[in-house]
Order: sequence, then C-alpha cells, then structure tokens
Amino acid sequence: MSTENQDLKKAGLKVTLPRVKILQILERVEDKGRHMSAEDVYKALLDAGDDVGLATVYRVLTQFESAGLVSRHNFESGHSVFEMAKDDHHDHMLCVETDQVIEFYDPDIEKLQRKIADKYGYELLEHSLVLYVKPKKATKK
Amino acid sequence: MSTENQDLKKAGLKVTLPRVKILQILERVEDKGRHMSAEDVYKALLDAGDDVGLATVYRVLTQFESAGLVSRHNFESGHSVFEMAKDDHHDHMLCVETDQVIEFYDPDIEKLQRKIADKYGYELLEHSLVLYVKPKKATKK
DNA sequence: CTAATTGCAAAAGCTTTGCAGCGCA
DNA sequence: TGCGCTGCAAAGCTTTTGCAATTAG
Repeated sequence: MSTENQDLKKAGLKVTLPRVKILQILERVEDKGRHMSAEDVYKALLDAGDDVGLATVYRVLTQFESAGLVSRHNFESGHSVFEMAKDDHHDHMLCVETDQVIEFYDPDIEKLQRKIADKYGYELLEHSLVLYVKPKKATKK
Repeated sequence: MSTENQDLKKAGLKVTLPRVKILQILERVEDKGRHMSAEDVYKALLDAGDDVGLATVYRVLTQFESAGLVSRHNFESGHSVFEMAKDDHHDHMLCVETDQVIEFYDPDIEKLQRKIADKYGYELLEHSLVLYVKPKKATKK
C-alpha cells in the first residue's frame, strides 16, 4: 500500500479518491518550491480530470491540517496556502518576483526570539516569520 | 488646528467628521497596546454616537494606509487590523491570553534576516515577524 | 460651485455548512 | 450494511463597489 494511504489511515481518515489525489498533488508541487491555495488544488484536480468539488478540497485540506499532514499559512491576506507538513520547524522566504517559496531554519533567530519574549516577561509559544525577497542582481563582471 | 487635521490635509484628504473621528479612535487605543479591526473601529464610532457607515470605515482606513498614516496587519487570518503608523520599523509580539500587542525592534534579528536572504541569493525587501506569547508564570518565592 | 466624500445596499472573494445520495470498509 | 464522505447549492464573513445624495473648501 502506498505511503499516502498509510498516512490517511493513521489519521483515521478513509482512503478516498479525493484525499489521495489531493495528497499527491501537494507532494508533487512540494518539489517545485510552491505552496498552493485551495483554489489551486481544485484547479489542479480538474486539470487532471478528477471531478472533485471545491467544498471537498476545503474540507480535506482542513482535515489534513488537523491530522498534522499539512500546514496552513496565511502569507498574503485573503486566502490560505498549504504545504506538506515537515517534521522540523522552518520559516519562509517568499520571492515576490517568482513566487518561489524557500524554507529555512536559523537557530540564532530562534534563540533571539525567545530572548526577546523573555525580556518583556513573556514565554514564546510560536512565531511567524516571512521574508519577502527578490533575486539579487547579477554582479557586474 | 489639531494635529489630526494637519495630518489629513498633508495627505490631501478633506477634513471630514468620519476621518477625524477614526483618527482619534486609533490614537486613543494606541496607548492601550491594542490594534483594531475595521469592525472594531466601526463599533467604537457607534458607541461614541457617531453615525458612520462600515463601508466608510473601510474606505477611510484604506486611504489612511495609502497616505502612510496607519499600518495594516494581518496577524490572524480572516481580517485586517490597523495601528497608527510609526516612523520606525518594528515587529510585533502578540499575547494570546490578553490580546496585548507589544512592539519591539531587535537590530540583531534584522541583521540576521538580511544575512539569510543573502545566503540564498536574494535581497531582503521586507519581512513580517510576529511572536505569539503568553505571560511568564510568576517565579516562586 | 463642484469635486470629494458618504451611506446604503448590492456584490465580490474566500471559506464553511446543510443535506441527500454515494462509497469505502 | 452503515457510517463516513462527497457534491451541490446556499449561507457566512470580511471587504469592496456603484450610485445618488451630501458636504468641504
């Protein structure tokens, strides 16, 4: 049995066509450094010839999020984007020109954040850090 | 003439009751370490007996943002919150228990962010950093 | 006076929900 | 077979927009 199906079972979700397809789409796009909105996933399904309702896409993505299979982000206001959940924490860099998503982890930044919260008398629960970037100009020869 | 009115004129906006009132509300709440949504501002206006339409609140807040008078944030998904614009850049700490907003600036974090973007071949344009925190437990005597 | 502004209501995105029928286990 | 799942359409929220009436300068 495929990995996707095992993941679904483990999450207590029935192995249905919409769920499997959506997982595959998210996995495939993962390599390209892109995140998808519910609408994106929906269109990808239609393009692939799979007739899945938009409401189902939303429901499935929400279930996946609860199950810890995917993470939801709200980079741009107005809509959510999703990515396959990773085991390790990471922050995001978003290229405003190519829409590329780069994930990174910096222990120093993590440490500084805890220190700052502490300084103000708080305990850090979680954080959201997004860097908006553009490609560096090529250096002149 | 009041400061608000000068700010409005400078922004090329006519000095109208809704705009003055909204500015006042934002300034007043500024001291309490809170940010307001459009709906919050709208309710505050009604409470104060000022009959301003919700659409106007949205329009005015958007104009203020364009004019650089206020900043818009999208901490929680689903809606925007506003604060009076500050001259200096700062990030936010959000207490999940009291809804208090603490603003902070850490030069080391700023520097690290530029360094990380650079490492990946990008130039840092801007960033969004929000720390979600809760009050530290009181230390035992 | 006249262009800017406002209020109301309608409409537009994104997302959720109710319900009847379909399908996995 | 039975409960979970899906599709469709309708509804919910936040925010925007069209338009006629109002108002600041």
